[in-house]
Amino acid sequence: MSWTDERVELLKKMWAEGQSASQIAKELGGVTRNAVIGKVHRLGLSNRTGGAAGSAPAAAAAPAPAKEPKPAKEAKPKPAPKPVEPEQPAVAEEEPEAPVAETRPATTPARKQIIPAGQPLPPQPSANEISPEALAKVSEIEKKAKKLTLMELTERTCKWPVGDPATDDFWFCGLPVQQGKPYCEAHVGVAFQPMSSRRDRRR
DNA sequence: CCCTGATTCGC
DNA sequence: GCGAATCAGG
Repeated sequence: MSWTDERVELLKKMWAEGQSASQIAKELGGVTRNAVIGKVHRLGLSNRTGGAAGSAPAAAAAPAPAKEPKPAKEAKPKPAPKPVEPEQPAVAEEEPEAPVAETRPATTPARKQIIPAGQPLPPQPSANEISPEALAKVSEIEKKAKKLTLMELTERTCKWPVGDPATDDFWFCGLPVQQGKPYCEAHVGVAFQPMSSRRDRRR
């Protein structure tokens, strides 16, 4: 595979979107993440701001930490993220604080959810309103679940509980987790719902 | 061990 | 220019 115009475009796009090199490589096909990274560098669009969790700051590649405006990730109909980067002299500056209006700090306390003590396990979706497909998927994979015990769970095993903890017939899914998630793909599907139709929460 | 990106260097 | 191998952090 070669870096055709289109492929490069897709690369740029995905990279701009914050996709990881491996994801991009997978999407493109025929290339490894190394190839993608290499290309990214050659294109001169390395350091992405934010997003990149697993970066290598120690590499000291850029002694000049140029402050670049972080592109807000928005679903814009306009796919024209002109990478116009007026290279500014890296000057250590302080961010102008918003005077009056209260600004949302980047550190957003996303989790306000309270989990009942003594029961760190996610609630079993009983007759919930979950897409039938997702549920079907679940019962599907539960057949080939590894049925692990609590002690057998690792970072990469799906921690979705199955059965009644009070009975003998209880185990954890144990399939490979989706990266960053505590569950396998199927269970992630039912665990993280996009917020189904909420009844009017009026008392 | 899984992932991430960065860099090197032979091709 | 390319990308596998390697490096280095999380």
